Amino acid sequence: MQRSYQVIYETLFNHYGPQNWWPADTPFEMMIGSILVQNTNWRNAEKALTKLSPFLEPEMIDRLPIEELAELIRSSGFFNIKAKRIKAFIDWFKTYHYDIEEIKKMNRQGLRRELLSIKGVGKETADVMLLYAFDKPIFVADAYVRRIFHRLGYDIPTSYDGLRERVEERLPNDLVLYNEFHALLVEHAKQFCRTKPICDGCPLFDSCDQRLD
DNA sequence: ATCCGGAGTA
DNA sequence: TACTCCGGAT
Repeated sequence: MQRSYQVIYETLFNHYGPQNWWPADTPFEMMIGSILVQNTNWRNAEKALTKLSPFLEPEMIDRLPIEELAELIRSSGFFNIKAKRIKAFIDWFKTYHYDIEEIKKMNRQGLRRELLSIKGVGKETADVMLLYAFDKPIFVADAYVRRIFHRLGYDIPTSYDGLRERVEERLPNDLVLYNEFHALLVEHAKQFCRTKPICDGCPLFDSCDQRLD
């Protein structure tokens, strides 16, 4: 039986409580983190972020030789590619003089298009940046989210934007809501709805078709 | 030894 | 659609 997205949100919120993801530390750290976490879990990305922490200023990363950058972020995996991607992102950021407030003045669509033009920033990474660094309400429709909704029994669009728009059509356009909802879904995917799901004690058990693929 | 991980590009 | 990249967990 398919419940509304709103009910799923409320159930997760009641179980896990507010996640308070944003200003994790700084918007800049969030942007770098969104690249480091590609094809990895947050644990590995966080290790890289810790090693990188003495250099977590746009100017410092800009000056850092790409080989040194790659070595610092080794623990996140795919470090050569990610070093290149971080550099490409910094190059774009520099054209706005590293001024986040200035970038925030852009509308959601326009900023999304710009982010997508950066080599190494795809839809998911762009949306994480939009939501958690640039305060734009957007639903991040990543692999965790897709897995959870699929198992719940939702008939979901196959494309990334299809799923994103489907959810956005059914929820109020609210920054805090999208911020919390995605954080809750990630937490749920880590605690219960893993690759190999742990259905015992799952807060969504009653709303779930329990398809174990 | 194998598989997974909040993908991205051509 | 296929190809890519690499550390950590099991």
